[in-house]
Amino acid sequence: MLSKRAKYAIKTILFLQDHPELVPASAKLISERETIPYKFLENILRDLKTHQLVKSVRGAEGGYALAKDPSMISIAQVMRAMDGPIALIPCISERFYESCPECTDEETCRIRKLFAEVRSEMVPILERPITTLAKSK
Amino acid sequence: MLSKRAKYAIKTILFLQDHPELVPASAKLISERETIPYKFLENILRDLKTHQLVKSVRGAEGGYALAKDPSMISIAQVMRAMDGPIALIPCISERFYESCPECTDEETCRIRKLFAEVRSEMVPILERPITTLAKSK
DNA sequence: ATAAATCCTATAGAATAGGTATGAATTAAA
DNA sequence: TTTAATTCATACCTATTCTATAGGATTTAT
Ligand code: FES
Ligand code: FES
Repeated sequence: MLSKRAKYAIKTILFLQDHPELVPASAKLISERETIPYKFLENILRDLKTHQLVKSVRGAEGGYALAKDPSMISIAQVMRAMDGPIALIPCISERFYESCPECTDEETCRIRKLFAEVRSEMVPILERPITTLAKSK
Repeated sequence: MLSKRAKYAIKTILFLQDHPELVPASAKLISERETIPYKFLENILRDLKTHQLVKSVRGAEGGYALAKDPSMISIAQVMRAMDGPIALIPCISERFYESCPECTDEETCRIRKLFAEVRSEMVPILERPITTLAKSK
């Protein structure tokens, strides 16, 4: 399951997508509108920033905005920044690969085969740009 | 990511599938062959039993075997027994449904829509009977 | 100057993960 | 009938992660 952290992050990114990009959105505003605990959100925003997903403007009237064009941002990116790998087992993760200590042979591992298939179905969906997430009013 | 518990459970189920069903496999045997910590495995086996995935024979020469025909067992069942929902968010889980406290409207939730799609791709793969996991020698 | 922000570090409580300890109950075989 | 192998049950333990909060330093528009 997705962590709350990741879920909050996704909501934040979606909020920023909808927000007019001329004025940055303050953490306070996001916190109120999306009902995310303020201090927790600050934390998440810092993390999103280090992962280059949002950029910030300091000082009064400051806030956050998407760091790049929404067409270049995906939910997968947010998930990886918050929770790490999308794959359900480490041995098939592209970016967070680790070998399975208890499996002797990756090539013939039945578990691995199955979860590789799962991953290859999940990833394309999660990697779609957030612009494809239509806001049905 | 899958918990170790779930991974061990899957390996156990696969081991039992390969094991001749006339003689039950003892926890000790499974533990050694699959390098799963013995006491932890006992724990997992008990859980698998309450979820009706394995059955047991007590006493000396006792052990465990699959509780039903392998064609009726899927990895999804094992995962649910160990880790709970397969869905990445609770509001789209079939068996472990919970509403999302911070989402006001499920119908229009963009996150929900996306993850529903993800889930609907994952589940059929994970629900295939374990007999389809060919053992490539 | 002041207020509104971000930024940074540290901490705390709760839950979960991963595993261990101890021992009782059951049963086949010696 | 004793012994050894095994499941069954409960409780406990330790480390980590998750979720969140606290306190303050820094930046900047007004
Ligand atoms: S090699 Fe990763 S699950 Fe077997
Ligand atoms: S309703 Fe579950 S994520 Fe929005």
